[in-house]
Amino acid sequence: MHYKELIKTIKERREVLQVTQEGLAELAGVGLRTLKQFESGKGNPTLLTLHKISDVLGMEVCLRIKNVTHTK
Amino acid sequence: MHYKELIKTIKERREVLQVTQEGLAELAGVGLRTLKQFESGKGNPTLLTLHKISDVLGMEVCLRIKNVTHTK
DNA sequence: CTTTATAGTGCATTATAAAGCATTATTTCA
DNA sequence: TGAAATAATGCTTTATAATGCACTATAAAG
Repeated sequence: MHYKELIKTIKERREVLQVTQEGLAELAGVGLRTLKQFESGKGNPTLLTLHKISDVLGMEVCLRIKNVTHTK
Repeated sequence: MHYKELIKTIKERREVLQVTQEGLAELAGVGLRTLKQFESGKGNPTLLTLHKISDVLGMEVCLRIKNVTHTK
């Protein structure tokens, strides 16, 4: 999952759950500015920040073996 | 995946691939100190750092819906 | 044991994430 | 339309991640 995809996932999930950035930031216990920074593709959140945000959205950070099959 | 699990995953993967911290740090383009910090459970890496490390190990960071089934 | 390779830690510096506040841009909807 | 809600951005401060270097600890091999 590339950075952009992570962002997209979070953003979509937040929207599906009908939560505003403000709401999510509050629930997750991260600064609103930090969340905005992240969702707008700027910045480079720490694992902890990403975890807190994901957690509230019912998601979790994980590591997966990369699929390296280059099926054209 | 909790923080400890992420660490364990990375560490195990590195060992399976027979790479030293020094080798991995170099390949991933992160400071040796940073990798050590991470693997020894201290610190809170940025997404970029985690990505660089995972990448070299053939893994990727992803977000997954949490399994919230509390089957006792 | 002693040597050698690898991993962990203390200390210091630099870069940057986290955060708040004020402001502007954009979207939404009555 | 235009008002209200939501999102984005500039500026600034504070906390801390990233880093290097030197040193210690541990493990593996002779």
